[in-house]
Amino acid sequence: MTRDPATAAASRQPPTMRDVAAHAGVSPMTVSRTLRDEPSVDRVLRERVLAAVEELGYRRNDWARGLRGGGATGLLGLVITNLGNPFYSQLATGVEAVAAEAGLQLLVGTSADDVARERGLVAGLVSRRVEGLVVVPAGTDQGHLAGSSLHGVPVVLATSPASGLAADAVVVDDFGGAREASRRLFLEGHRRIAFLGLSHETWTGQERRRGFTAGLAECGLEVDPELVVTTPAGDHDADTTLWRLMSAPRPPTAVFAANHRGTLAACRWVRSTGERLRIIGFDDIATAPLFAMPVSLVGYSPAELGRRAAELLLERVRGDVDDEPRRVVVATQLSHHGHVDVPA
Amino acid sequence: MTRDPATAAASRQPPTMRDVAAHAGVSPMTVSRTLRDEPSVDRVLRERVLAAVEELGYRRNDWARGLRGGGATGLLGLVITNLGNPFYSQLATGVEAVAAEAGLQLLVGTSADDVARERGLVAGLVSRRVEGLVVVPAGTDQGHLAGSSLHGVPVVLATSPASGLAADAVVVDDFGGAREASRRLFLEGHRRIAFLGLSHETWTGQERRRGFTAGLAECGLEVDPELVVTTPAGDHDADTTLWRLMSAPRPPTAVFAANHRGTLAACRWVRSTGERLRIIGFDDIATAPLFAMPVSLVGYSPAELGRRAAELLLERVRGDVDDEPRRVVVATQLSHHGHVDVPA
DNA sequence: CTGTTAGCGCATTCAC
DNA sequence: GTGAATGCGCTAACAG
Repeated sequence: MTRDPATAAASRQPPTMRDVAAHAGVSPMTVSRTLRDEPSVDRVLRERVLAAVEELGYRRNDWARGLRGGGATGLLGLVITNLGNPFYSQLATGVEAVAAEAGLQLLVGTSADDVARERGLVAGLVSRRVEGLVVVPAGTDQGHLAGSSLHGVPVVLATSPASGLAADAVVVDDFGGAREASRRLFLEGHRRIAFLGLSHETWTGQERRRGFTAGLAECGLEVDPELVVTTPAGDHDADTTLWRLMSAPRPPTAVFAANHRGTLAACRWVRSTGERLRIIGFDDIATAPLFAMPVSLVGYSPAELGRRAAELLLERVRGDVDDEPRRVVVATQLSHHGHVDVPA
Repeated sequence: MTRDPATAAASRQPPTMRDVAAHAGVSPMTVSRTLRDEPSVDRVLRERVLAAVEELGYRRNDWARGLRGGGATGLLGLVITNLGNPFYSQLATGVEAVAAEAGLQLLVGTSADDVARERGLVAGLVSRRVEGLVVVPAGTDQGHLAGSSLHGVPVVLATSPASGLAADAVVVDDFGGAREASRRLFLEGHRRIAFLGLSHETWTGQERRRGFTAGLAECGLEVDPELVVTTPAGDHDADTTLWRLMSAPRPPTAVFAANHRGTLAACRWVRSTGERLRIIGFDDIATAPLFAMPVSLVGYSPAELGRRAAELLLERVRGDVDDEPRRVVVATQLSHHGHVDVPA
């Protein structure tokens, strides 16, 4: 390996096909064909080209390639609210797995639940010519994803259906899961059952509340409005909310938490007071079997959510499906941890 | 084939600057300047251009832009072993945050701990002209990241230092954290202390074992080789290993688990047998305060790991740092959950 | 089987 | 202040 300054300075710029061609004593086209495994290249030249590629450490520039070849970038965009949240990161895993299998790379951005940031991310991804987009929407309306701004880039929504926009969506059976949970609590004998929701009402949150109410209605129980509370964003605030709920004149004997944050707050309350409170929560918690208190959980597979979304997206990218928006619903299952009362 | 505006509007192909220019009655250069906020553009033309952009829903093609403009792709690559693992996804969050702040997009790929896949991913990312690379390495040797194959694309390793390669690295204080844990167990009075490691010995695993041994050596205690065991990949296998360990003639009274998987296996053993066993584990577990048994954990911030890695990388990308490889060590802190014996 | 020409969408350079 | 050439790295389409 020569290491003289001139060579080092020159190699700061990656080599081009022309460099390889010159090195191998052929035309750039022969290099191009060789690298694309066209069978029509002579064995001898082919070897010379590959040797030159090896020696220069050449890597074909995929962007220049796509520019000429019709714009295929091999890119899929994923816009997610928060990668640090295990549910979303597992969803990302599912998307990535399907993308990788199709030979596509994932371009990821996080919106931090901010619609403005989401809009900016989507614009950036479109500028980078992604071939499709999986979006876990931040707000309740996705109108900004419609219109010509996407220029035909297909979009699939995850965790929430399209609102103000005709697009495919993959959602959890939020209604059904919550309904099953509240029915279960009734069958166990509970009559004062609280609902622990989120202050920032998402589509998901609304569905879970609807399911909760419907489940009890089927059992002939009307929900006491005082038992329907929402918890602000912070963990500490959730604890305060729970404390207030349980200090009421007629506290609930059971609580259904609409998401994993609420479930943990309820568990902390039980932990710190030692009181009895039956808890069912939406979202799986991997370590629940180790908890000091019994808990039941409405679980689902976030990775499957991601996989299904990516699959729908790939069908759109390939164009082998008609325009009608589709919806996929991922099932939930109720699991029990610790000793749980058996319904009579 | 030339594109006249009418055809462009009807076609699925996104509009180009030429289309916008024609629509606004100016030259493509004026569009280019306007979109780059050059002040030298007349207000009137500027407005006309922006109107045309709006009307056509035009998005500048970032790849063509980079191709002409010196190759700046605005891309950072992240190769991670498994996005579904909360530690790595939080690490990804840290990288993404720093990248986003610098106006860069993240291209993510998962290696599934497979060196061959890692090599392929890196090659693909280099072909896509990422400006830098954060890699959570799969194997113990990263020789394949060296050589001219990267062509000057800077790399920063996370969770493990560079081996067979001169690159920056950000690591956890694995040695120090494990050392503190084993000393703590000794001070609490334990003399038969087990080490629960991983079968697939990573650099991280070795450091934690070294720290464990060193901590006890400082206390004058030699480690009984029978108490040093490794757990295979699966959760079920880990449980088997633990059961065997605890069924030995002289079982340990305390165990140090080298990672979160081992910690949970130990907790499950306590849960299912009801026996006493003092547990300290490496890696934080968010729900540990809710566990039925006391646990101490050696924690650190994966997000900070990611942030620091991205920061080092950006300095390299900007070239404002010399060649010498740097190493950043992220501190650990020991936390206690549930009732834990106080050292005499 | 191989090389030449032209152009993907944009920005640098230099005229006007 | 604006526009016309020219080329970034690569590859269809067409020669040879």
